[in-house]
Amino acid sequence: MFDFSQLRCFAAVAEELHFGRAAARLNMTQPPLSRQIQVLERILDVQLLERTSRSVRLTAAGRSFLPEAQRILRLAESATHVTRQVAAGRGGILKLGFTAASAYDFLPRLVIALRRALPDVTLSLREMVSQDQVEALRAGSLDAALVRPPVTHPDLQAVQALAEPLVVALPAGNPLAGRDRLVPGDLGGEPLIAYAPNEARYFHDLVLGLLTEAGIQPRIVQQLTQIHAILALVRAALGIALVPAAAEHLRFEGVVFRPLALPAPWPVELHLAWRRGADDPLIAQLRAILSNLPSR
Amino acid sequence: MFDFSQLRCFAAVAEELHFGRAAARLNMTQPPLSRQIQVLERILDVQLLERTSRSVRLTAAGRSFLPEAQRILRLAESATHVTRQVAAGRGGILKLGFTAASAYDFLPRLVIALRRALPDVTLSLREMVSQDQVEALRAGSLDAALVRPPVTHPDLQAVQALAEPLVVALPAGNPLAGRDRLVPGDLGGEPLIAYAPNEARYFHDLVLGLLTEAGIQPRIVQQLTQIHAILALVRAALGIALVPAAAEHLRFEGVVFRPLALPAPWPVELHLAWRRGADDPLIAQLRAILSNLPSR
DNA sequence: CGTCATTACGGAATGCGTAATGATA
DNA sequence: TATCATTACGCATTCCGTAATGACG
Repeated sequence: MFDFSQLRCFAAVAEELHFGRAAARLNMTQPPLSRQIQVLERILDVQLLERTSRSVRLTAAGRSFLPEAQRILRLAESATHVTRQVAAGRGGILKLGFTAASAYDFLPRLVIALRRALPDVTLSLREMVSQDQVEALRAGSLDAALVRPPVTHPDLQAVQALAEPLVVALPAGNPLAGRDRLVPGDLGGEPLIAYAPNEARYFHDLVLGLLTEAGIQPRIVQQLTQIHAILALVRAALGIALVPAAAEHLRFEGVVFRPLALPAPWPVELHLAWRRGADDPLIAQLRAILSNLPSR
Repeated sequence: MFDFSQLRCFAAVAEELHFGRAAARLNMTQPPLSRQIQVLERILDVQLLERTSRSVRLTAAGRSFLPEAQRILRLAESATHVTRQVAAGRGGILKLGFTAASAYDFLPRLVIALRRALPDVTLSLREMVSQDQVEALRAGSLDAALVRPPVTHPDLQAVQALAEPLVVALPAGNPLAGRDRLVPGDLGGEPLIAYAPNEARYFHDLVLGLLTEAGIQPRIVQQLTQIHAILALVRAALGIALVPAAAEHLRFEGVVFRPLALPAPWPVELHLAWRRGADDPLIAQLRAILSNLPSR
């Protein structure tokens, strides 16, 4: 098999059609260049150049080999570059999972920051519920995941990516909508649109936990999974709901949001998870970007 | 820059994930293999493999480099093969020009023979009049050309590819159609559909030359370039025409063809032309195929 | 005789294999 | 202690540059 150096020699001679100039371009003297070409021709068992002492011309085979040689050389260059980029966490593909609710505010900010910091990284985004993301991480179909805590699987590792307040979503006509700030006690008599215990387990447990902690036995009139569906029912004045502050980005007409004073003021957490011990430098870059992300 | 041997080493180790097996596959011992991988990693300045004395794993960079390495190796193999094929005249692209009339019978036979003999040669066919083909040959936009003689340009070289008879095309109702065989003298009184002197110079000169030689002053009722147009007028009984025998392949209803006895019984010649001194082995192959082509 | 490709030759570097070492379960 | 990767070392080969040769106008 021939050698990159032989390809470079051949390409130079084929482009210059002159051994002297080609040798100069390659920072070498003519004799080794001559020999490299001869060796290449012997390896291929093909005459690539026709030379007299006055002129150098490509044979048909040489004309066909030149673009191949150039392509191989380009490919080798680019492979080097790409691999270095990947090693630095500045290239490659990042398969990132996210939960539906994180798409309202956090995910777009993260994506923008990622594109700015790592323009050569290809982002592959998939919305999945947290539990599926954990599975996908382990199976390798995700590299990183934005999930609800806790992430307990021993194969995985996670850090908090975001914490945000819970707010009360009220129909515009509700008397509580006139108040600036609410406390759990204010919600006692109100019918509650709540999260489904299976599909939205995290929010379900979080909301009910906080309310019972505050001594309130909520009257649940409906259980849903998706925030926009919950807000639609709030707008229809079927009840109130506790939703993450990011839901305000949905700008649902007829629904007003009021802060809720809680002992833990940022109870809604989103974590970034990845395979434990994965040396993927993209994960390191992602974590770095995450920690520099302005919280709002 | 790295080396093909290093790529092969890396690919083997990356595929086997075991230095011992990889070394065996490469017909070498582990130590040089280890060093080649190390050298590759130093050249790239990237860690491609994570190895303990018990296990070998790819890093993210290694995962990204593996397909590149494989691609480069494949490309090098195929470049070798393709170039050898081209050198043997068994590969590459043959840009072949032809005249319209040669497409009726001769060209298809040639193309079939070419495909059979040189399946890896890509044929690029272009219909052009002879004079344009000569120009295209010299400009390099054709490699070979099927043209009408004579080919006089000093840059070009040609051999006869085909000679065929002239036949008389007659409207089915013409009394001459009842005869088996005609001689030029039979055509004396007939109106003649002739070739245009500019666009179809070869046939124009050939036909008129033969008739005047036979002492006939033809009555030309129309001058056309394309054979199928000439035959259409013959069918309309506007006159008779002298056309190459290949025109019988057009199977024009209402037109009958009769042999014409001439002093030179194969007066219609087609020549194969190419650049003089072109060492293109495809031309040699083409000439060889041509000389083995059955005449009918 | 000048230009340009090729051959001849000597010294440096590279790369293999064998043998020894080191790390890990 | 067995396995497997790495380091140490000696030998053969490869490859460069300088010098000499050969072909062509």
